[in-house]
Amino acid sequence: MRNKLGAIIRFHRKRSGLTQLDLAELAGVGKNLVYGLENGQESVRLENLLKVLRVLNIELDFQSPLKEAYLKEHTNADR
Amino acid sequence: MRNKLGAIIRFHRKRSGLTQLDLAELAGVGKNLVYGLENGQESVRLENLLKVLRVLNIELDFQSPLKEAYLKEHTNADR
DNA sequence: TGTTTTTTCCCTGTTTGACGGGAAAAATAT
DNA sequence: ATATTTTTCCCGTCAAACAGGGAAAAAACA
Repeated sequence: MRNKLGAIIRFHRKRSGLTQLDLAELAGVGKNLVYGLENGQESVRLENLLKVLRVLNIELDFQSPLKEAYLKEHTNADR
Repeated sequence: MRNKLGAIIRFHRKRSGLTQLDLAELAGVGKNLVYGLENGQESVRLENLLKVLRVLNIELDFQSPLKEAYLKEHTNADR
């Protein structure tokens, strides 16, 4: 296992009882993309990574020292 | 502002007193990429997104119902 | 054991993001 | 108001991710 994200994805996939091919089809991406993700290919389109994470019910969020300040200024939804 | 991530990046960039061009140069990416990120272009290479976030001292992490279980099985560093 | 499933890793063509340059529009400063 | 900086958004070129096929290796299962 070459990287953290790959390990996370693989773990969640297996827990869901899916093969790489299953996951790829559910996410609407190619099988090689899933393989690459799990094996540490860092150069992936964010769009495709998110498709895969969505199927696995994983969500990304950010951490930073300014997070509090950011949230304070964005109570009103900007999306 | 079209998306959350873009807003976060812009907020952090301004707080750091950087222009889009400054940020691009510090991150080692093109100016148009920073512009695209802040304005909701979702199709960005993860690699490049991470470069930008690194400059802004923002880190991504994942959330999922299985996170606990995952961490339990990965106490020994897999990287 | 042999059989089936899954993963790994080729290959090829297509799509698309990344880049720098440039210039107009918008914002900021003097 | 005018000058300067910054942002927005064109463009053309290039590199790289993508999908899908295929087949060997590995793993799971009978």
